[in-house]
Amino acid sequence: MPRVRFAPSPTGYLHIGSARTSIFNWLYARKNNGTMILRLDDTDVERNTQASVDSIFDGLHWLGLGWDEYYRQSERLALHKEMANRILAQGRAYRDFTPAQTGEEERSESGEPWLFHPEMRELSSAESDRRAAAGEPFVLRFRVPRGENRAVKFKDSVFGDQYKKADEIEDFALLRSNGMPTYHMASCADDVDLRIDHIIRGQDHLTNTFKHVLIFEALCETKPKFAHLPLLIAPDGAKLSKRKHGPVVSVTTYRDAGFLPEAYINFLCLLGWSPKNNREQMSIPELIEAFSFSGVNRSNAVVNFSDEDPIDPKAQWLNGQHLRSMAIDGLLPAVRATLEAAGLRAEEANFAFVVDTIRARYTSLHDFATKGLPYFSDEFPMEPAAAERLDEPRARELLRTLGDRLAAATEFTEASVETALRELAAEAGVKPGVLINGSRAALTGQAVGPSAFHVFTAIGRERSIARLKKV
RNA sequence: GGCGCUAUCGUCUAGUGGUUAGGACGGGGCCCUCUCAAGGCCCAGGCAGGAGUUCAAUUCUCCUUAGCGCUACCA
Repeated sequence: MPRVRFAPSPTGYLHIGSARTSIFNWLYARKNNGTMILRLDDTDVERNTQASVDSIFDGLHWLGLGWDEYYRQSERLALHKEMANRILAQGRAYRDFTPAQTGEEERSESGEPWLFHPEMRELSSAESDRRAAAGEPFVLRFRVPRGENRAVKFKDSVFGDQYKKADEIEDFALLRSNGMPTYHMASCADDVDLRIDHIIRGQDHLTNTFKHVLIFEALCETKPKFAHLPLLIAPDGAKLSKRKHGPVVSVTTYRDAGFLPEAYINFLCLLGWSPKNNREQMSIPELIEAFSFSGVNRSNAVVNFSDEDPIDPKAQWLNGQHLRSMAIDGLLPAVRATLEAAGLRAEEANFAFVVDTIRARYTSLHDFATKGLPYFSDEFPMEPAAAERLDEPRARELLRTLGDRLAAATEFTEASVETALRELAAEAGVKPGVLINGSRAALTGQAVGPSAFHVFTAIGRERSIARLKKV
């Protein structure tokens, strides 16, 4: 039973990269009958916001990514400290009483990387204890084992064998001088305590992992496996950021653009992962079935948006694919919600038929309320192109006649309407196309749309007749 | 600056020591057709650069370049 976690920091809204990390964790858990854990890494009290927490929950709910266990790091600080002190007791950490650096760091500019404060690393435990007891503030640092051939290594499920000389790893902080755990400490302590066995996260943590391996080795026998995901970047090659790229990085952008959660998930999965069989459109169950780390790419993927269009064209296409091919019953609630949000109401009697009739040409849920307006409301605009259809010679006159004939007939089916229309066209000596296209224009105000006879049945007998007579 | 990761059409990607380098989106065209979509077919478009290994490199090695990440008492 694998245990995985999605551990966002609530310092901004749920963004596209986090969403994808969450999806991959979720897919892995579902595929392997594992446990999905949601853990809020909220140790940075200054930057945490409730709005961000809400955004994360909203996003995950929308995507339908459930979790089996839920934790907040801020409620587990005692555990983090306890584990940090355990490392200190082992002698694998030491107190560094050097005052916190202020202003610009000089170390990183000097060429040689900073590793540790020698006098602090060598401080005797008696002296260290004495100063700590006296109340002198300190940061607790990991005593990275040094020496000629010391190295830290781990195998990444995506990036393969990773190796780093211990002498290139600085004595990183475990506990800050205010007693709060650092990210590294809190994260590893929780991963140990929650028995996480596969850490799936962004590639930005790949080099941090050496530090984490050190902590895990101090804290437990078997360290977890790691899988780092390539990052999502902007078309300009820069990493996605709210400041630079605006709201496109938020999952709400796609939700608000009328995306189906499954389509968005499908899209995100294709960024940095491939089933390797040319499959593109996939349902959630198919994604679960196909998911594997061997399909994960190692290079960053560009989310293809622009100033004019915040939505990746391929995502839009995928949304259309899902819209037109998913089970109609699964689509109906989403369409209903979209219509209600637009102040429209669906005729329940033939709702499924209407949606099924028009969905093939839509790529967003919003299209049902905009392009689909004539199907759900009697008030809709007459587009210029449609008006031209009505301006064809004799079109209006014959359409009104058609309305009369349909009103007189008892039957109203696709076939009966077609028969009536073609008979009328033949009698009048006009091409059927005039009445066919004219009907569509009269019934929907649009020059384009589904087959005219489908439109008749979708709009319904009474409304169709009324719209023809009004022409 | 140091360390690391990465590099195939505009974008997402498949792929191999010998392939016409495959698919998808987007773009262009054709077919279908009552319109528009959908669908089918076709076209343009790519192995970052340089060495080396090899009979043969897009593929293996090295270098360069570029991008990204890490280099905090942020996460």
